[in-house]
Amino acid sequence: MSINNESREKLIECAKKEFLEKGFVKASLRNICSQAGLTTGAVYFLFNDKNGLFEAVVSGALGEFTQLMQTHLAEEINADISTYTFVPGEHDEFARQLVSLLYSHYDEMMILLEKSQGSQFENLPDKIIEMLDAGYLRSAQKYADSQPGKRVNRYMLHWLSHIQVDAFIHLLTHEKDRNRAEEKIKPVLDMLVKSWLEFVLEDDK
Amino acid sequence: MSINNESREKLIECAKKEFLEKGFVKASLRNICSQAGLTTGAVYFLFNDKNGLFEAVVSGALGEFTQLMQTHLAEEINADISTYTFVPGEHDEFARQLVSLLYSHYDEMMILLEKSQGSQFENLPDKIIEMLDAGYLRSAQKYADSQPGKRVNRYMLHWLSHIQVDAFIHLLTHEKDRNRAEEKIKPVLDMLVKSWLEFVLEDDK
Amino acid sequence: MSINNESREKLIECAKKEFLEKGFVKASLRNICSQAGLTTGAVYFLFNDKNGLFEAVVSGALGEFTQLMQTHLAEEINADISTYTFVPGEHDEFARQLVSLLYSHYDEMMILLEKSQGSQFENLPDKIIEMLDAGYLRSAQKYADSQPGKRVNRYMLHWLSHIQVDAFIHLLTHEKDRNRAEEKIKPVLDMLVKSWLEFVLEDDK
Amino acid sequence: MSINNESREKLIECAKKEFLEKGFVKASLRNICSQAGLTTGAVYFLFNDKNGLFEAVVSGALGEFTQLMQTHLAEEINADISTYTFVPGEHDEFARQLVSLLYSHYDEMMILLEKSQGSQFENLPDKIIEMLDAGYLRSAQKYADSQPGKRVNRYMLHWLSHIQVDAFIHLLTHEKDRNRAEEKIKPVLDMLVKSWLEFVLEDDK
DNA sequence: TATGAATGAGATTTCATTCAT
DNA sequence: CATGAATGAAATCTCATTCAT
Repeated sequence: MSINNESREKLIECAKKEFLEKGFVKASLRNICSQAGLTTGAVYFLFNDKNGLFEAVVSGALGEFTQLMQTHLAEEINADISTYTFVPGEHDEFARQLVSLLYSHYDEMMILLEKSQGSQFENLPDKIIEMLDAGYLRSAQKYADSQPGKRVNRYMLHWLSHIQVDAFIHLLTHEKDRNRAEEKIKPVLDMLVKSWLEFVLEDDK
Repeated sequence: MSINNESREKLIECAKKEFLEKGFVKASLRNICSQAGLTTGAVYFLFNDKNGLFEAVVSGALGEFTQLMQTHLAEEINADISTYTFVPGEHDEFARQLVSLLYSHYDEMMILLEKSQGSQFENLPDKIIEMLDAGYLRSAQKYADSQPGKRVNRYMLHWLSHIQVDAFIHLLTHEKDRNRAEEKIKPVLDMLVKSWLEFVLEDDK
Repeated sequence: MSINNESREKLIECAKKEFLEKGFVKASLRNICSQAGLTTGAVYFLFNDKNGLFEAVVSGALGEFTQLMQTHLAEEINADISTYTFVPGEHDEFARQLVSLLYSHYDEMMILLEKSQGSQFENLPDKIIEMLDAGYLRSAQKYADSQPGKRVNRYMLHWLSHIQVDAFIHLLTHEKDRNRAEEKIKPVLDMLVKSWLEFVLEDDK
Repeated sequence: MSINNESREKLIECAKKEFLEKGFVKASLRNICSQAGLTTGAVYFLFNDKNGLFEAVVSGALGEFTQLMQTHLAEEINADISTYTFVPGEHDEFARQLVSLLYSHYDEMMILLEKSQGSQFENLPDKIIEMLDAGYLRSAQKYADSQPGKRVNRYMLHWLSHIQVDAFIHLLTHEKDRNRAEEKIKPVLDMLVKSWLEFVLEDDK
């Protein structure tokens, strides 16, 4: 579309470094622009404002991520949980895809998940958690229906969604190598699945 | 000591509100002082600087918290894990104390755990996690020694410490009522203990 | 280069007045900027900071001055002092050039020499003295070699360099008119030369 | 008079250090007072204000100094300059006394002569120079009367007074040891006397 | 397409000084 | 005799943003 993407991309690249290092609020447009060999005005022409620049930095990764999450949730809902039994390694496929995505956009995901405070995306992890929570609620209710005397523990459900998201953020911040990351996340996922099955329901009062 | 603490306390009170609302970095001394009916100079007389004011706001809660954590860790280390079996509700006592502390200093703990970015306490959660990780490592090694063919999975250990801390932060941010909080944290703790016993070790390679 | 230097020059002009009147430390950026009809931000855009503004004010004069000093020192070193005899008016040429320079940048030189305390140039007179001291040391040693039983009195050498620099600062602060200055400095220079020849050496102990 | 001189003296002592280190303007009353174990209010009670404290620090040395200068000037005026011939070491007595005074109040004199910018004494060196200039003017005129075709060169007279004062300031700042100072000042004084006799007069136009 | 100049509002901090007690 | 508390004015500097060109 636009013929001269050079400045745009240079700016995005430099902004990525700055956001990663300082976070959204403390990042300085001046720094970013002078690093890119441009002036602050360019940001306003190309991206409207600081938030626009931030969005441009993360939008690619964010788009892919959102899509993957939606696919995963759709599958989850269609699964027949009534006959569910725990099989270790069951979630490997989704995990593999997610890890792949996270690590192929390492910087962007770090920014999005850890450095976005003050930007329009500062609540992204919370939003993901809400998505998961909502999605898993259906599964959990089906599960409860199959277990007499049990009902969904809404707080546990939310907490489990929370730590599921957290598991990937933790992975990203503690393991830079993608292959080792894939190994490390496995038992974590097993733990999450097992905990889910065991603790997402509580006794009917 | 000083009889007239009015200004000091007024300042702390207003600072608490401002920090809670905006976080350390974005909190404005001007706002705080004008809310308190004082000038910014007063802060520098009474608290030295912005960090000093922040410290004054959280120090009470922080002190009690630190003490409780240390007591807990000491007990944990002395426990005999070789014969350990899971008993639901086992950790109720510690949890009760911790919840009590968190909720009797609700605002301060929120500031400390969620709004301290940029202050001298910005890494407090990470430090707590490190403390737990180090403390639990001993228990985990004893546990591994009692289980032939097993060894400690360091990453899982860290992750379990991480979600333990997270569990309380999550509780604080999602449940304002102390009694309900006490109920909600119970199954979470059970989950943590059970997961610990089941996933902290991995097969010897 | 930049066509519109209006603000830059206005700022430099106003800064010159303020520095001259109050010295570097007590000069107020606010005053300077409001006099110039600009905001303080403009200083930071154009000059980076207060020191940058100060530098911009004095750099022209300083550059010329430095060059003249270096030329003078080079000549001094190459002079054959062994056969040196005092001829009144000998140094007139250098003095004429120096006075010319000082008075064609009167304000800047005053700022540089008398009002720079606290800035990056606060020790300029001392540095000039050191330069002279080092340069004259060679001449003095040659001189001593030609006078049996004599050696350089290091303290006198330094003191003579000191009052040489002082002579010009004194001139600048006590005589605003350039022509009169040229007349007045002459006997001072004669005095300096004569004193140098007579007192820079002391008896070998 | 005042019974409790303790605070007064402690304050003076600490102020001396601070003024010496930072100069009058940059010295901080807070620092001084906290060093003295007192509060800023005490300064205002005991010394009225910052200038008063400064005065208290230097008044002793200043008084002695003033007296010595006046005695010296009186003697100078009464001397019969018409038959004056240069005798090296002539001024040793005055120099000895002056050096003695300067070095027995080393810190105070340094403050007074080098660190008083911004205080009520910031022009002390200039005032001393004026005193000398005025005093020496009479001698110089008598001298001129005895030399047909000569008259006083007012600029040289002032400059010679200037470097005389400077000689002692330079000594103080470049030689901390009193005995070495006494040795070093001797040839400087000889130089000053000789230059005075040779350059204070100019040809009648 | 982007620059260069400038704004304006804000930030934290420092200081001499005051004054009731 | 001195304190402790507080003021008020000033300081330098930083920043996202704007806009004519």
